[in-house]
Amino acid sequence: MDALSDAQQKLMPEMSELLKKRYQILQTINLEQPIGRRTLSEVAGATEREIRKETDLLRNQQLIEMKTAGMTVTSQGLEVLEKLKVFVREMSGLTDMEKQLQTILKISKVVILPQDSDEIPAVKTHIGKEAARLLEALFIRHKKIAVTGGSTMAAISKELSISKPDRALQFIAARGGLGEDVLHQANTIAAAFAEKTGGSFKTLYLPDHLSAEAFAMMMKEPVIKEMMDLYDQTDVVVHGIGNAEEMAVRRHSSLEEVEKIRSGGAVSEAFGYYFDKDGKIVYRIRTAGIQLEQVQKASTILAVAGGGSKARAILSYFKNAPKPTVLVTDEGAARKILGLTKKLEEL
Amino acid sequence: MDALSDAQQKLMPEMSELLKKRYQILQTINLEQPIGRRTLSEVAGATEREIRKETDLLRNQQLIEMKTAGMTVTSQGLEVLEKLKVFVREMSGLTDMEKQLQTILKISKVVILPQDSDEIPAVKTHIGKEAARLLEALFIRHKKIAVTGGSTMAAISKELSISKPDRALQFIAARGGLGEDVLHQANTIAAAFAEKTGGSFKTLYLPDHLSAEAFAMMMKEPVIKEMMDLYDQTDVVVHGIGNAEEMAVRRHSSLEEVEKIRSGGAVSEAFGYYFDKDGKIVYRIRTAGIQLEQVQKASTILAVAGGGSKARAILSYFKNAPKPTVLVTDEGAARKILGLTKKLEEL
DNA sequence: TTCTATTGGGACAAAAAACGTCCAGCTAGA
DNA sequence: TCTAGCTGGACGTTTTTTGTCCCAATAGAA
Repeated sequence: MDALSDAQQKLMPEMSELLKKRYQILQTINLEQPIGRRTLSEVAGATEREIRKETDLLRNQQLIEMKTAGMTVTSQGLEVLEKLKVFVREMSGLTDMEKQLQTILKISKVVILPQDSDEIPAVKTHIGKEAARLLEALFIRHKKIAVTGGSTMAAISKELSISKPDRALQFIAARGGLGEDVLHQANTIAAAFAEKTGGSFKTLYLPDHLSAEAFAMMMKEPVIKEMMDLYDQTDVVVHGIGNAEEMAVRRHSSLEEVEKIRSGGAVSEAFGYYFDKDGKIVYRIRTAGIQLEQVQKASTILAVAGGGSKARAILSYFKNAPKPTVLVTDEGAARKILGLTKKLEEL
Repeated sequence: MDALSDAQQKLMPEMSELLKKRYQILQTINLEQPIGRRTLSEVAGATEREIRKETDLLRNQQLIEMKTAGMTVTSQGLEVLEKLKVFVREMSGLTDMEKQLQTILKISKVVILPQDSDEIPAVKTHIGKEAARLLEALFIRHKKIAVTGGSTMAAISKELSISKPDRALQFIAARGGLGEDVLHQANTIAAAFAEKTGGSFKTLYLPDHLSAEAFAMMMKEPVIKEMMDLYDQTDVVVHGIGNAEEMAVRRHSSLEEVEKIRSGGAVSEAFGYYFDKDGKIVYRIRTAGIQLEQVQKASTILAVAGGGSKARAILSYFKNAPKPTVLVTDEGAARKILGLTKKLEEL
């Protein structure tokens, strides 16, 4: 923050919030366009009246256009969005928080997006877009990419948009069906990534909850074995981080599993591994899929998770996460993580 | 104006006015401190409520302090004032206008201060302060300074504040008593300048409206002659510009004089000379005092006049003003001058 | 083509904020 | 000691903002 805007804020303290709010609205319109007043008010977490007031202003400023199909951002609007990007980040203190989190979580990079995806659904799209941009930059040097499932991963796939298709890209489903919603399964996500980028994908289909013998047998199957080899060659891993209990429920885990997860004090989940508050592995779903050791061998790992509700899980997972991990998260999660660590320090 | 603030203004159009308003209030407090709510509202041209709202905010921001004696600017406030100075000027388009006026009036420099002194009394103080600063810079190289009378000149004297007294400075009253209010006579002003700077002053006392013979006789008197010689050695001239008719009335001019002034189409007045709209001399008060030729010989001339009502007079005087003149004026006058010249061009 | 979901704009009462305008009590300086 | 000028509090009135409908138009699906 330069001296000028510092002085500006002294003289106009209301400016800060106002600017952030309008910027966020403009950005959301940009991502969801064409979008109407009502839909926007839901997705941006504001009342219809407020959205209306602000969009009327944005239109007067010729930053957006209103057609019968909905509101769209003009070229001028895009320009403003671009010019103020860094400024809004600085002003919200996001740059500062990124540095702090980087130190606390002991990883190479942290990217924080404004607001809280728990409160404002559109923030998920922002996270997806940012992760997509980061991932696209990796495509140049890395071609073998393992992906997990989850709604966050789905958000990334929606935002991928590569300039020219790259047939060399290979997306590998990091896990088999884990009882999740089909749309959010790793297999589906891998396919989506491939479709968006022009690459190919490899899926892993294995029924859940196999007996030990059946599992051992399957592992000898060539189709499955091939996947295991691919995991060894993985350059990049893209994954979400879940809340342990939430994931257990979503996966319709057996009572036995749930008991293990609960008694072990699991907090977070990633690639089918459950971690406690100190990052120790409490339980792992016995199924084929990428192994933690294989993840650690990857040159870059992209962890994506946002929302205040994910704060504990993120903190837990990163106790023992690989150094070359890049975390993409949001302000809600970031603030809570900082709050939690501060509390711990005080004790 | 850089791209960032440009984008900021696109997103927050109300910012511009708000910032200007608060800046002006803060600046006025700075100049008139300690000052109370009511006095400030009068001098700044705003309602008491509005002033109260803004000053409450400024206090919360710790830019001003409120004591029983009145409001004062804190060191933080001063800092803000300093940091935003250039920015507010740019934003109001004053820098642009200065360049335009410089070309139109064909002089070396123009300084425009925000707002209109006709509407807001405090602006006169701003003009005075700015002129004082410019004048002080000249003191280093120039020691013989001729000054005229008028309320604007009085405002300058109030704002003079030199770091260390300079006994070498000599202030010369450019004219004798011209029937004006004693406080605003050139003699009084010269004395005030001298007092503030530690210099000396020379006054010229001559009754108004002398007969031709008496006048000739007086000019031979040593005291008077000495003044005439001083005018020849003058380095710097500081003067105001008046509206012709207004000045004639204020000086209780004779009917004969008024007739000459009116029939000649006089618009402006300076050093006792009356000029028509083309800058031609229409009439001059026959009295001792600095001659136009002597003014033209000075190395720097500081002309000070503000307020929309002075626009025509300024335009008139500068038709034939010396090149090395620096004009200090306000936004009100500047805008009107630009408006008038635009109208003329269209015809 | 028709139907349906969604759009921007209009409208309006209720709630909230801003405003104009006093007064009381205090304090610094004449 | 007195007075002018200051701040802070108060309050009815006006203005603005807010929440919440409805409506005609339209785009896109069927």
